[in-house]
Amino acid sequence: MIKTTISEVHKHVDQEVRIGAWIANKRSSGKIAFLQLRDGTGFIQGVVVKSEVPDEIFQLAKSITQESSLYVTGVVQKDERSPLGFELLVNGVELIHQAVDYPITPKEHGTEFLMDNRHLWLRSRRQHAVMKIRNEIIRATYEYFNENGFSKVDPPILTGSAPEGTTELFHTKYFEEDAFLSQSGQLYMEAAAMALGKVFSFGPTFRAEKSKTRRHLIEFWMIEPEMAFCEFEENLVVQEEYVSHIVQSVLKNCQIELKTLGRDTSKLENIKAPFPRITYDDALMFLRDKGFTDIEWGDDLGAPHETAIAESYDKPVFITHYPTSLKPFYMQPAPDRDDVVLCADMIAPEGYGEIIGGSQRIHEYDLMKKRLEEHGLSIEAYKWYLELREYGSVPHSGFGLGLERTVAWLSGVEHVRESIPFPRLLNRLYP
RNA sequence: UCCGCAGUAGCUCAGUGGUAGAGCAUUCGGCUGUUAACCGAACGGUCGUAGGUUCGAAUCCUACCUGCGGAGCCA
Repeated sequence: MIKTTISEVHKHVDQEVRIGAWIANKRSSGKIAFLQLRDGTGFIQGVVVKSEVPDEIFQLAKSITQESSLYVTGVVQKDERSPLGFELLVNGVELIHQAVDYPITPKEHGTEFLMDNRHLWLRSRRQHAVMKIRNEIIRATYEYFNENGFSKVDPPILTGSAPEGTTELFHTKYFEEDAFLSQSGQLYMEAAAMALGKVFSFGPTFRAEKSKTRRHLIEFWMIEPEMAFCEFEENLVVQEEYVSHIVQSVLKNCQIELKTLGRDTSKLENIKAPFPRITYDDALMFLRDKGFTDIEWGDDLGAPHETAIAESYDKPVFITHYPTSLKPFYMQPAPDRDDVVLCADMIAPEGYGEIIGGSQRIHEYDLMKKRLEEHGLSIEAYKWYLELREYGSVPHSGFGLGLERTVAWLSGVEHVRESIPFPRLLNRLYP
């Protein structure tokens, strides 16, 4: 007897195998029963024919409830009617645990109910597919950065200083001192880049913003590369190559999941570097032509503006050179004018919004000190950050990619709450 | 924080002033290829909470609570 998993059944055609599984759904008639089996690696249909198994096995198959766990034995058969291409002709069923009144039925449910049952909702075909795509993006991220000379460095989650103002930071205590949960590891990654050259981080980020749109989570995961001796243009090339790599990896390795989700993959196939670039100035001209009269130079771009720009391209688009006043203190001014900075946001297609924010960082000591003062930030708290500009400072650049927005985009799900296992939302800290 | 929508069976919803309804889930019966299987039956209710109008309120009015969608802010 071969013990195997659903993802491996193609290696065992016409052999008898044993699989540990759960009942995702069941259909039966007087003389045949269909068990929709899942084991975490995939989904397969088990067929139980009354005339070919002992009566107690058929009765057990007929009476088994949704999400009960079992060991099932049977012969793997090729079948054109199956989405997987294979079925299991069942000859034995061993019940491990009978589930009673599983809450998520094979009908429609509302968001609140499904979120209350997130620990069970993850078992569904659709959520399983999204989590597999999330995993593939993480795998491809490590692959890309490891193959391109980056070292992974882990910045702290508990911090004493507040990088970009304190209002949206989660406040906590660090024994007798005040502390905050990290909203970005960037400043620490700049220090790491001066030690290791090219670095990236992957970790959780916390924003206490009262945002409740489909693009926002309170706790989300960010990938933050930082590169020494890297200027603005080189930074954009890394971004477009990295994003191309994860999109092509998902297309290659998640075909079943994309099909389960009904994702239109034709819109992902041409996501290959290079990506188009548009300056903030040109974006404003474009928006005026499109009939947006409510925006002037110096105003930030809102979600409708970003969507309008993204819709005119079939790839992600960089919006570059934003006004200095709209951006954080650490961004390098453009060489020819100091009212804009060397930054770029990458806007995903199909209305998924900004997935990357990045920039070249100020490396000159006097300018950095001046910017800290202009923003009313404590020189004492940022002493260590300033010292990076005091000892062998070099031009350097980096960016941050929001994992959940990227997962939502590639999966084609409407809301980022489905792209993380246990979302933390404005009014949800449970389960 | 602001604007809009919604809370009725375990779940998804109908009912807009006069006896509380359907589908799914569950239980029982039927059916040999089902794909949210199907057919028949049973079971299932403090109509979000509090107050008000009325002979009579799930339905009309007021307040509050909760959720959803969007804006702002951001990845």
